[in-house]
Amino acid sequence: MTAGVEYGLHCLLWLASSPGTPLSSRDLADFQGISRSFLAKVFPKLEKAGIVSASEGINGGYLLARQPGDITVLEVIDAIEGKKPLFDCQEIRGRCAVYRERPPSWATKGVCAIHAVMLRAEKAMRDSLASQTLADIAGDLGGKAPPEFSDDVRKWLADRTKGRTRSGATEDRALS
Amino acid sequence: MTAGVEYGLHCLLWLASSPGTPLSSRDLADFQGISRSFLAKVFPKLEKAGIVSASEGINGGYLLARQPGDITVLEVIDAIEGKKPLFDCQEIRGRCAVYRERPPSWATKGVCAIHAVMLRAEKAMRDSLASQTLADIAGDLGGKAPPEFSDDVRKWLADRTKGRTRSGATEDRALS
DNA sequence: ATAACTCAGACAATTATAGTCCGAGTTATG
DNA sequence: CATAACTCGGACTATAATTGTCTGAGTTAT
Ligand code: FES
Ligand code: FES
Repeated sequence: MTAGVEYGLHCLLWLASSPGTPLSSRDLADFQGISRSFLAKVFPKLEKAGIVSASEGINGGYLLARQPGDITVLEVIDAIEGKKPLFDCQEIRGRCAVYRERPPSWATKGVCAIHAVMLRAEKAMRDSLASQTLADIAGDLGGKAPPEFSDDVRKWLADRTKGRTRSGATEDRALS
Repeated sequence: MTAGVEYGLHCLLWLASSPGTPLSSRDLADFQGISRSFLAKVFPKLEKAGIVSASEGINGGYLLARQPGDITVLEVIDAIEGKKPLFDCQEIRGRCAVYRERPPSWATKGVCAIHAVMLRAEKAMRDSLASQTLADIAGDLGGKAPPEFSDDVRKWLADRTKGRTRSGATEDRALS
């Protein structure tokens, strides 16, 4: 499982906690101390999948395209990783030396028993991931932070957007 | 999931179908048309895990160390891949810019909610894999092949060992 | 009109995987 | 008993994917 998934899911949770106001990928990256450019490569995939919607311009950013309860973790993973299978069978059963280069039909018919076991395991994993939505995760997480924290976050983001005038340069104050 | 798992599992099935007589990693590789050297790197891991036992010498090879019904697919995968987690959390929740480099204890306490979802999914997958043994797979697979096939395989292996004298060079007849 | 911001796709560096190679030790052969 | 071919075992190199960086086109408040 790639690291982009962790980045993407955490960002989506922050988006869920600030409905209505768009957050830019740059702010989200600085806010969490991760690479701006890399995150900027993750979000387009989420937009193509219809999970977030982008708005351009100086106060633009990303917004959740649906309700947090309608977005499953599985959707997010597939959007970022590209729905690649957990196990890619290379059909080695057809290369058996006994067949002399032309395997009989009964050998390659259907799915290999080993492959079938893997597919079942993959389905179990995907079912588990599909049963959890962003709202579920946010609920588990929200109980831990003290009430004042939510305000601190809003303040940080406000300070950030306040600098977006012609005079006050933003700089990279969050880095270094 | 790596390709070595597919090779290893298929080899173990062949081992299960010929109890008592050891099969060498070289023969197993040629028999299935895969790389000898690569397979020779997979089997030591299976031996360290106590799944197969090795015997040296000119007629040596590998033997199943336990009954096929006592070897789960999960064991084999862990032996070959090294029990690496499906998702390695990088604890990005602790890098939030609001904390200014020293995150409070309530933020990093316990397991991140996202990580927890992944762990649950991984457990579902592992449970599914642990419920299947080599005997189960062999049973599913054995019903497909016609009865004559089993004899053909034995014959192929016998021809192979027959050439192991000082006069009849083995050559790489199975390759090319 | 400007200037700073936004997204978006093309470009390297790193890491893990797949595959190859050669050496030490063992056993049937003659 | 000497040989020779086989066995396993770990160290080495090529390849593919992932991570991360860079530069360019377009949009919106000033
Ligand atoms: S041929 Fe691919 S798993 Fe059996
Ligand atoms: S910090 Fe790693 S998943 Fe949340």
